[in-house]
Amino acid sequence: MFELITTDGAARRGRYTTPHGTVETPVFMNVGTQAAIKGALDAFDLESVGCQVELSNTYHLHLRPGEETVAAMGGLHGFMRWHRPILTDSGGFQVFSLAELRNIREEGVEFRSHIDGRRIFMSPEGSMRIQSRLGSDIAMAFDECVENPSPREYVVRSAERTYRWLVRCNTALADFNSAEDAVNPGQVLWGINQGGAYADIRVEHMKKIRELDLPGYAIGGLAVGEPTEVMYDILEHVCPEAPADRPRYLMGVGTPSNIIESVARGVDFFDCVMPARNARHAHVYTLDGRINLRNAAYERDERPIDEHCGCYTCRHFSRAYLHHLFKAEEMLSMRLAVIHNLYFYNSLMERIRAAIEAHEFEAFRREWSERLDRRLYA
RNA sequence: GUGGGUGUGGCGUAGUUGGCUAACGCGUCGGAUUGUGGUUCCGAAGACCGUGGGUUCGAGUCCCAUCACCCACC
Repeated sequence: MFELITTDGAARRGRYTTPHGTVETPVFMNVGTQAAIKGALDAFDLESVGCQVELSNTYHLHLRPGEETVAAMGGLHGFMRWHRPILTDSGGFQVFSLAELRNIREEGVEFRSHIDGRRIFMSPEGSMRIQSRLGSDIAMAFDECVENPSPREYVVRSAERTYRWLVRCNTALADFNSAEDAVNPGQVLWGINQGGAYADIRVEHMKKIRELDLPGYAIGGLAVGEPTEVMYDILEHVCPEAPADRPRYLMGVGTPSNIIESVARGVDFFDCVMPARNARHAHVYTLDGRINLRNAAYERDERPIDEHCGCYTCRHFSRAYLHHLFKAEEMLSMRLAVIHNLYFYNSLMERIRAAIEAHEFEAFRREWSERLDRRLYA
């Protein structure tokens, strides 16, 4: 399923195969929480933006329209007309970030819907059932994401429970895959490493979950408030403990330099709302840093967002036009900015892959890491 | 021409019987956002209160004049 093409230091250039095609790694997955990319992009836009994997969300789609509706419409692939790989997040993170009044038990988590406030119970089996009906190619384990910082004792107990939940997820998905009406029988489960900001807990946790011999391993619960150095330090401890022949997915990360630095430590998959959310707020990326299109400096700027960018937006429109669209609050502003930022991220990954293949990743990292996160004025 | 009303940052307003660095919304400018909050959060600049006098220890608040705009009536 995962083929390691070449390595350059700890950085890896690989290829991952799913029932809906292969993925060249390192890769950035484009987030479409509710089976749509916020900012008015559809599946065909995703193609034009260079997306390889689309990511949707169990929690949101369970609440609306409901997994049985999606299953009846041919699963996520048929529903949203995206015929390439899809990964679904388990809902674990949303339970802890969006929902209020949650009550965590061994069996699962009880919480209230952020839409209508009704009580919902989510268990490992429940999350797997939903993801099975959604028919994604990669289902994520239902885990507990602890906030940082958290007391060591709590993190230990939480990580143990997340392990037990992972075992239950694994059993449940096997059952759902063998069912006659399975939407995507080739769907696989990826495990998630937890352990807060404690490197030793994380290492022990990774050693345990790798015994399950899953086709992929994620590192969750990072970039949730801890200093960036702590995140890098944890990656340096955890990645060597993950099986070398399986992809590693750093959940929810991050900025361009976060991604480059994490690739340098052995990560293969990423996802992040940042490029899309920033785009909606007029923050767009260039090879020299990030700019805010709302700034008055761009009122009569004839240049595209990035002169070296080949995206639809940069090929057709000026910063001045986008500046106007944002000030006028036209929804086109978001669409054009999101198209650019996603294209930017996807082509950044392409550059990373090329650098690893050429065994020039260290030079690439030195040149780009800080530069891309920098804010650019005028 | 007569009577009445209103004039406070770019816009719309609040400012108690005159009392401390003139408040608020929008807008402007800038910043946040990491397994998605498109309607979120934070910060900043900006008014000598139409103009000129007067009363008072003290005036956006009271008095006089004047200008502008609005309404009604000849």
